[in-house]
Amino acid sequence: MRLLFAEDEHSLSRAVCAVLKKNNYEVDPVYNGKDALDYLEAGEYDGAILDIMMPEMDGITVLKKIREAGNNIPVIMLTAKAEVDDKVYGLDSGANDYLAKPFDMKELLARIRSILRVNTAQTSSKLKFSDIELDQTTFELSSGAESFKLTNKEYQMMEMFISNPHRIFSAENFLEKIWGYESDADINVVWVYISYLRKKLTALKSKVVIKATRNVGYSLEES
Amino acid sequence: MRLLFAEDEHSLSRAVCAVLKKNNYEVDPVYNGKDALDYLEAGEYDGAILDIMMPEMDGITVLKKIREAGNNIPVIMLTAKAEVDDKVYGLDSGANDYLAKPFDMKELLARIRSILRVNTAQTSSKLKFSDIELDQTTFELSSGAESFKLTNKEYQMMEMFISNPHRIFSAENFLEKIWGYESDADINVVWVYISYLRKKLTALKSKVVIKATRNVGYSLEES
DNA sequence: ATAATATTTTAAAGTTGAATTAAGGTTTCC
DNA sequence: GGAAACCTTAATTCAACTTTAAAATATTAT
Repeated sequence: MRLLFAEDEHSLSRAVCAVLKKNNYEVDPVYNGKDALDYLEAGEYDGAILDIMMPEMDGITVLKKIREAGNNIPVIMLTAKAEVDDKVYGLDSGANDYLAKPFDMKELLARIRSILRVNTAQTSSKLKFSDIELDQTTFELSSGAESFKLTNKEYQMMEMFISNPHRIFSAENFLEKIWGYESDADINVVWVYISYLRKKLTALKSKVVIKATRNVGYSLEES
Repeated sequence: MRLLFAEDEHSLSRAVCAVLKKNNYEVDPVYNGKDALDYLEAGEYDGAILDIMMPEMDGITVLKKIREAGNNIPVIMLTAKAEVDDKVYGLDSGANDYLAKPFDMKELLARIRSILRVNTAQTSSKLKFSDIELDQTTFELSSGAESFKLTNKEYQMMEMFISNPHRIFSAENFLEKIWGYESDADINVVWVYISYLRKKLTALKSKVVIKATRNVGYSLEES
């Protein structure tokens, strides 16, 4: 884990950096806001600790600029002023946490652990096979650049296929699972949806095809 | 955004809940640790505020239990004790932030915004998609020069949409998250709010549209 | 307190497109 | 050649959605 630590008081900076390094973080110290901005724009950091009162450029301005540039790195702000409105200002500028000086080193460490932990909890929930992807939250079927939004029945069928590629599903399998055990829908409706999905796969220029095996069923294959 | 607020002092709880509701959060108050755990395990919350000193079960134990169960919901701990070691203990148990009582309501609000923001990998206090912006502090939806202030329900729906563009939410999703698990509101009320939001998007001359996918739900798309 | 205003919910009439049906075409295999 | 199985397109349908307006609540101003 790589951190940037921007603090103009050299003695404090040296002490904090030493503790952070002892706790297995890679730390780059900078001593003014301008440098902090340059480093953050250039480098690959997992988190930053910014003092608010700094020469050249204050911490809040640094924070605002990197957020405007679309950088979502977690940031802890430090300030000597313990007034509430200052805190609010920092947090609303896009800081993830705030710490008043003088702070306890144990608390800073705990907060760093906290913001880094939260930041790494992302899940995409996409089912993939060959050159296609099925997004379970947007119901989009995509291949390369293009994508289609699927209807309910199209999505459910494709989800069964892509969750079990190569497996052969009979038309009756689909009817039972998607239309339900007691639906009296004609088997033809499955054929119709197979047709719709094939049309979309073709439009996506995908290598993936739905293969029919006579008297058995359908399976998802790579052509 | 749906919050759980666990605090055994009823008068404090009532006051905080009122302010939170005024700020467009849905809040469920509980008055002991056991209830907090039950609600968090069952319900759909975006964040929780837990007092440490509570009857039945203390806040740290509640926090530990939900973290053990794999729940990553952002949590702010409250405590009357302002000692640093207590703070560290709370944060290391998996809390995202910590606040000492008595606290300033403005600061609590800022911290709630902060932890919710981090959790959704969003960082500015404005959520953006395509040519629209949703200000999380003023509840204004804007596109270019014009803007509208959204009502509570409108805002919460738009917040869900804009935090997850392209994602399809069913009408039931909205009902559960915004109206609450045990509300007996008709599904039609969601349809009505979809209509209101569309009217405002149109008035803003935005490219953004709310797309309906029959039998599935609604998603925010660029036209 | 009471009125004025804003917001939420209910109700009801209008519309639309995903699901289904229908029907004619194609392939496979005996 | 014929029959069964499968494919495709297009028309139809009706539950799902849309919108408006009015009634019920909640909030704010006087």
